[in-house]
Amino acid sequence: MDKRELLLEAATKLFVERGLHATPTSAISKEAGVSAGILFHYFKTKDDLIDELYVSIKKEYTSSIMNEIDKIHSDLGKLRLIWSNSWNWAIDNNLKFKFLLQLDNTSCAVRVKSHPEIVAKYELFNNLIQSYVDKELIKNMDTYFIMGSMFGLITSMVTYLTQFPEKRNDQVFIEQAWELFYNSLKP
Amino acid sequence: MDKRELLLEAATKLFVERGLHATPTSAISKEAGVSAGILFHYFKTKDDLIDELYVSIKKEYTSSIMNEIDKIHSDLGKLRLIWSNSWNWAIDNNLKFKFLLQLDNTSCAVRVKSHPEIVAKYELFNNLIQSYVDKELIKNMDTYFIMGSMFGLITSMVTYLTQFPEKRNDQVFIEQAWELFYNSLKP
DNA sequence: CAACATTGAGTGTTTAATCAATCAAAATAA
DNA sequence: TTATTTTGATTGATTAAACACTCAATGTTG
Repeated sequence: MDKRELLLEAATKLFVERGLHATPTSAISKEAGVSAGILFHYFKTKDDLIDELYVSIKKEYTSSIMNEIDKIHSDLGKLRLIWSNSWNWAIDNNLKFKFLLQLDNTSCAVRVKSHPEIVAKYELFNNLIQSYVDKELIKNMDTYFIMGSMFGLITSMVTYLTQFPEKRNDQVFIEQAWELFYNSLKP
Repeated sequence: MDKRELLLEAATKLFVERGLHATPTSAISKEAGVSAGILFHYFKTKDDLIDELYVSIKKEYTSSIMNEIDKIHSDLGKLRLIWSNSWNWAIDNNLKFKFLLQLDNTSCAVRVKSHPEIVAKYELFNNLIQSYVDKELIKNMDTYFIMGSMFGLITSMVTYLTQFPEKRNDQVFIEQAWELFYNSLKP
């Protein structure tokens, strides 16, 4: 199996469990079941590993958001799919999501935010929101504020569903949560 | 001046700027302008310092939320004050807020979440929300979900205002943001 | 003086990173 | 097909630096 991938997986797990400052590279390679040296074959430094891990997970997340969006034709349906795609990915990839949360308010995130592939995904999403604003489907406010509010609500939903996993299949709850989400956005 | 306090302030700054893993205790004492040894006079270990810092800031934040709440008598007015208290504190204490965000998804936060003073503040707030639910002022959903959504929106608002500080005095923006916030909560 | 605050050089350990040595497999040559 | 070379993956012992933490000595205060 790909040892680079094993290292990234092990790092995600340990970083979330113990924090960046409490996981030496030796622990990562041990958890991955590979030698200590190979980590520095694939990553120049520990910080490089952290940066690459952050970028790759962020890419994965931003990609998942627009999944199967073309299969749905109503504007509101698309918005709802984006909403559910977001929290579904976050729950199905809880370790990765927690890692993102932990690094999002960090200098690492700033260093990395300019990554072209991520910027592109962001722009795509931003344009969609703008088109919704133009159609008066959602509030006429700065799209950055709208996007931030959306992700704020999604993040809190993920935190909640992580604590109460049974609610994920509770249709009444999901409908109420969607209502809360969309009521905040509509004009 | 109190060196313990100087150490905590320096630690907050460096932890936010460089991350926990990239700030040695020596850097903290240097930034605080005190000797290296005194850190371990006030804190048993580096992890102890981190825990105590997290608790003290969390206390400060949760306290500020209810500031002057008794001066206002309408229920909706109280809710709005809680809302503005939250983001005002977060912006006025941006470093501290960022530190909270960075640790909130960490084992440290779990270790510390049971601190009685913080639990008490949480319960107080929880009860207020429940009374609002009972009065049908806000949605009839689990108060933990409601609280989470509130803080999700507040956090994203802080992030936005940090990036666009001029918006803080833009009355139109503030009203729209409040509307977004309250529309999400009302039944 | 007694008690506590403060210093900063010192200590033992942990750490990121290196590197010479092996190995596997693919590419090339006979 | 078989022998030879080349390439890159992989190891783990090693190293130099950084680190958390200690402590004997000194300062401060009541």
